[in-house]
Amino acid sequence: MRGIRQIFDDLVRFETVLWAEVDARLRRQCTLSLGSLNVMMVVDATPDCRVYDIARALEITVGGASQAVDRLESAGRCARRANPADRRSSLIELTGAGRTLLGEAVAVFDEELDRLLREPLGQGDLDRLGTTLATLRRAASGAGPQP
Amino acid sequence: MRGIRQIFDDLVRFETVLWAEVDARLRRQCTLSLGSLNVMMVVDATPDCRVYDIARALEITVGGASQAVDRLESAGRCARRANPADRRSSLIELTGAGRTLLGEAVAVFDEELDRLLREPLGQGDLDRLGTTLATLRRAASGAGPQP
DNA sequence: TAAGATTGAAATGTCAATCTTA
DNA sequence: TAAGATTGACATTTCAATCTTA
Repeated sequence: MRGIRQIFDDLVRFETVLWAEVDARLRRQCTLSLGSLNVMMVVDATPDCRVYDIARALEITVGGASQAVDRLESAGRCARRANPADRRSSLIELTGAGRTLLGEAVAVFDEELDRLLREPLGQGDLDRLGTTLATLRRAASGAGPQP
Repeated sequence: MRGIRQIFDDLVRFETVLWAEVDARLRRQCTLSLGSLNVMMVVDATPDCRVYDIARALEITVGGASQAVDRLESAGRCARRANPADRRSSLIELTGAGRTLLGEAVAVFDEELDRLLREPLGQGDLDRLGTTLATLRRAASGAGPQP
């Protein structure tokens, strides 16, 4: 009998190890943290990307997303430009150097995901995991905190 | 086609939301963070518990575990006592107040896990998720970082 | 030398207050 | 008023250096 606490534990601890290992390799090979890579992937995939869009995609606060963009901008990897449609916000874009770095980093990222997710499971179990996680995320994000 | 990046994203983001929601309810109802609860559960379950044992169980660094014990000890929820078998380390135990609080907190914890893990999935898919996560964790923790 | 632990500094997130514009 | 963003204070973690004991 696997208790539900054990499942929580394996979920959280595996996520910790997965994050730490991918992060360590990205820092060594690309001088880029996994947190920053995640932000860059959202910026790259979102047309007219605002700080708010990053916060929602990564399930972090708007304040945290603003600071993450600050760090990327200081490193010359993204830039804020004026939003012609709404002067309260900026549109965030990758710089040329940012796009180049992103290409290198996602290659490393995919290698690590293969090693730590696909190889231990195989494609069938991996697909079932994906379906299950999508269900869980939809339920948790949709319901919101219990009032 | 669910890509492997999407699976990583759902895993990390669901874990973020799960942690945040359980943490928020524990802070409101028990004046206890989820991080501290995890430490207390390890201390409670481990005979002759040392800082090193906490670090390994939670997949965090020894330094982080030491500071987490500091915080619990300051709150009067655990105590270090001398280790008669090895004077480099201490044995960590819950105080009476700590044990009482732990009992209240795990009840809330279990309710939240039911709400956020079992209810969206049902028992069958939950069990399959548990098996898959155990496989992933064993593979990742066993292999260690890629040299 | 190595193992266990502690500590201070840096990274990164949350929260709350505040500012600007819709 | 509300929405989007920024900022400063705080919490928690990692990393490296250091200390004590095996």
